[in-house]
Amino acid sequence: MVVDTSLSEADVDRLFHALADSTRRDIVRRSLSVEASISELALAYDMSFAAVQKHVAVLEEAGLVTKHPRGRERIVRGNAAAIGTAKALLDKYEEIWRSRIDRLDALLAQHTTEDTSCQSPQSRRTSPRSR
Amino acid sequence: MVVDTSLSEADVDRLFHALADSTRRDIVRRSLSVEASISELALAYDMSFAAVQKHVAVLEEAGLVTKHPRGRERIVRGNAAAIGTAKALLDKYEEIWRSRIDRLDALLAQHTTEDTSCQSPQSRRTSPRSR
DNA sequence: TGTATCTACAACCATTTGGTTGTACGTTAC
DNA sequence: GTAACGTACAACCAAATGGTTGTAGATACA
Repeated sequence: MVVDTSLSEADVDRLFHALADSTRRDIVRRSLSVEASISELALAYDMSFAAVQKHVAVLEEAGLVTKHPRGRERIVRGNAAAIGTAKALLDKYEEIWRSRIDRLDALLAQHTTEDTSCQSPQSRRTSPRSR
Repeated sequence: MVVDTSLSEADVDRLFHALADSTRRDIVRRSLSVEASISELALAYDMSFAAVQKHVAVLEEAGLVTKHPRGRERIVRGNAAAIGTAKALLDKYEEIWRSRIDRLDALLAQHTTEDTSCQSPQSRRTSPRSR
């Protein structure tokens, strides 16, 4: 699944920062499962309503949650797409790692070739994955 | 791929917090690609050596990077496993989202059944995925 | 209408964060 | 041996973070 990752560095900062708090992660979990008002969410935590309200605001800024007015309430709904975005970002890092391994393998293959026979420019195309 | 996610909430805090800074993310990228000493890394950023040193320490605490002494240098190496751990955590959130959709589908199917015929306790087992 | 509920937001406070400079210490190189 | 290099770490500072209380505006309900 390709996710359009047109995020500024500041956006990514906000995304991971929002995830870097256990209360906020729990709010994400809950609101991904069952949408709830802020006051309903606040009942679950040992802190003031205003504190929970701030956490929801941080999550909303990061795109991990959306708020929808319903009467006097604000219904909080988790946004799975933002989770996908975060995963896509991490995929890029794993890709960097994998290409590094490939480069190392290619280098190793080249050296091995140089040791056994001599310069044969076509080295192994499919480098075996190492550890 | 199943990743053993035996992390405390504080560990997860550290992991995502470490990722919530563009300088640190860049250090992760670099060190996943090419291992480098701290002073080599420091050349790339418009801040003091000590500041980069602190960023590396934060990354090391989070497990995103390891340090290895080589002479007077400390070689920084990115840890792809930690990236995988973070992705596995996010997968759990997506799983919550998916099971919520399944529940909604099941509920909808049940209501539809009740509307068309009358009480038939065995509702559809395989709920169709919606949107 | 009046009251209770839900939310928004400001002001405040303690702690953490992200940066700095300075000093000390082990290692490398001349 | 001495000078230069790479690192560790402490002390300091401004800004951000995570919490609080208090006040005020909408909305629901008796």
